[in-house]
Amino acid sequence: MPRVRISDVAAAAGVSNSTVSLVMNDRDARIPVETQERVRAAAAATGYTPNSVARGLRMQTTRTIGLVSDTIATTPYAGRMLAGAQDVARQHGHLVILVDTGDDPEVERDAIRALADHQIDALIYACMWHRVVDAPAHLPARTVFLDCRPVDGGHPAVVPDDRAGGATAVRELVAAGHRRIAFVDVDEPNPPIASALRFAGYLEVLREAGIEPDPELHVHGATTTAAGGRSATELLLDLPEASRPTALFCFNDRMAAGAYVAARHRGLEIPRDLSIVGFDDQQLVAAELDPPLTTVALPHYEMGRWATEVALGVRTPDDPGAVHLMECPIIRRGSVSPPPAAGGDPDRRRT
Amino acid sequence: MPRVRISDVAAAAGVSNSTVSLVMNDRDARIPVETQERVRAAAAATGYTPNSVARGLRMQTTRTIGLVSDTIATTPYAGRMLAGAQDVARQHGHLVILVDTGDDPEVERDAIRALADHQIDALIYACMWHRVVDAPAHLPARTVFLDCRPVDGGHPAVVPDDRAGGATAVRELVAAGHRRIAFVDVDEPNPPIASALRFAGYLEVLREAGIEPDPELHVHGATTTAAGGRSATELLLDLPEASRPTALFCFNDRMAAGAYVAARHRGLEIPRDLSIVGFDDQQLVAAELDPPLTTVALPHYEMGRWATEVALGVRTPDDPGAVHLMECPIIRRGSVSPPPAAGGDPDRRRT
DNA sequence: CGTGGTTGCTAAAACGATTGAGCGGACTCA
DNA sequence: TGAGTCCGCTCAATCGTTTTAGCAACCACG
Repeated sequence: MPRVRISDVAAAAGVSNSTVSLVMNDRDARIPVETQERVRAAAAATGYTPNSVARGLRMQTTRTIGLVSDTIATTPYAGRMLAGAQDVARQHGHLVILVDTGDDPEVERDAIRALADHQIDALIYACMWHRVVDAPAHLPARTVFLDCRPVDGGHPAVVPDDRAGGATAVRELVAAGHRRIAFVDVDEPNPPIASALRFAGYLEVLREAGIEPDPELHVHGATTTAAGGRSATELLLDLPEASRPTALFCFNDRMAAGAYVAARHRGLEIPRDLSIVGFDDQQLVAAELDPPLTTVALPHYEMGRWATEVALGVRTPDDPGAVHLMECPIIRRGSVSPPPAAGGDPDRRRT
Repeated sequence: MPRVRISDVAAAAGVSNSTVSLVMNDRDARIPVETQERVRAAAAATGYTPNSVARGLRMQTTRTIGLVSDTIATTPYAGRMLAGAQDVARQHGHLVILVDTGDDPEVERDAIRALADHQIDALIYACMWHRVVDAPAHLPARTVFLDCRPVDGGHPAVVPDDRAGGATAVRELVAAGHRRIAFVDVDEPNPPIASALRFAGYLEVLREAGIEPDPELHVHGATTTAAGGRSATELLLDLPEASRPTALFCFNDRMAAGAYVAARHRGLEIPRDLSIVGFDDQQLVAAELDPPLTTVALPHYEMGRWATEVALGVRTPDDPGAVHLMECPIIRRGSVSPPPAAGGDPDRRRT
């Protein structure tokens, strides 16, 4: 059964194509209501909906946005960015064409070209984790960077405020009464940009609280995995009793999971003997840990929304040209309590 | 800078639009190489690529496929299905338009309509987890179901072979020497279809091994989470020593994670005191458990590929009309060993 | 009664590609 | 020499919309 075209509706209503188009798009107020109703009835009866391809050709806008990402869709990390983008797109009658490049520059180039050929109205260039990237060539004018920023600027971009997030995490620990707080960091050759930022937030709060940073408490795992977190935490627990930390701020939730393992092997109970806060709020790891992990959430959904709103032109960045920093809220679960010896505020237990 | 059109190339090469099109699409062998080269040079010089929208209108094919899903893209579960679909689509020069309906039937209806309006060449209807669904109305002829099957048939569908997967899991345990094997199941009001299937596989292997199924060893958690797995496992560990299981087959990896917690609280070491196999192979949980979890993988990537290949017509189902069952391979990590008392085959330790 | 304005609609030209039909010339062959 | 074939290309129609310009009829006004 072939699609019904505008001419079918026109025939059914006894008018011309033009009239049908005019009515369906509310374009010419001069058409009498009676005719309008006749046309609408015919459209409903035939089940007509305009062919978006033909319309796209004529109007030079396809109500379609492209989203190219390194591996966002195929890894469990950042799917919520997609959800945010989708929701906004749908609200504005747009469809999203998704291309996962698997970080292959050639695939990326082809994808951008193909998307341009398909006349997308805007492009979102997304990364799985906060990065600084070389903007690929031939980007459409309407391009927004999501969870990454182009090294040379030139396009709107949104990334998480990792520094402030790091500060939030450590502030939570300080508020619980901790003074010896370690930062469980990564030691990769190219550490994620978030590493330095979260560490900056850590230092900032220590200073704020009048705590002298102890270099011994800044440890590194080889990878951002549970294994990395575990080995780094073991370094900490090997320290003489007096200089051992009472709380850990872990670079991410996976490393925090490793810290749990290390602590458990020493017979330490969380949070009674050791408080831990993570970062990322990865449901599958943070919420399922025992006890559930207090962590700082990456605002993936909100970033996805923001990027899409500016891509569609329904939002203008406060400061176009600047990178938009999205706040990272803390998610309180059960891994923070006052330090063993110190008093702290009992109300903060298990918040 | 406006897009370069075919007429620009024609002008540059001193030929007509037709000739350019003919050359670019290798359609008319009669055009002399010399002219062909002139045209190609002009196309390269101007950076011409055909406008897909115009081509789509004329050719009635957009080289685009739609993928509607309940929540696949926004949850960490099944992103690999997307990867499989993407890879096949790209290999065949197609783009994928993704719509996540959030399980809202109205959104779903609108999405299918919008995709049809955009003249997608095929539609993939995907679910986050293995389900039997009522096929929505007005599906395009070229529709394939992914990780779900329409209750009334009528379209190709691919789902994991959960029964065989369950059998594989239990066979692994039997091979290690276990005889008292529990199934840690879910007890939700609408249990996932996979639950009954995996249980069927479990029973099948017990029968095969001449083991009498013990109803006491079929326990249920309230949810498919770690919490559910933990409470169900506690039931098992409360059993008198003699009737306690030496191995657990858990409905999924999250419940297996809960089983780890329950076991640890009793001072049981995995796999020495208790062997566990999970299901799903969720990287974030299975691989990061201590010890890493032996589990049966859901072949998400392969299913995504299969669905897309039949959607694009580059593969024909062996038995069109039948649901294609995709094999679930076992991923051996460290959570299976011979039972404490029994001997078993030492070679299978820590495989 | 001529002029100008409104009303209700339509014809036709885009948008940018693809493609079947066809044209003028050269060549072949009887 | 005339008919037929091939070569190398172009013309124009087509896909299904949107939209501008404008036609015909009618009315009002001076």
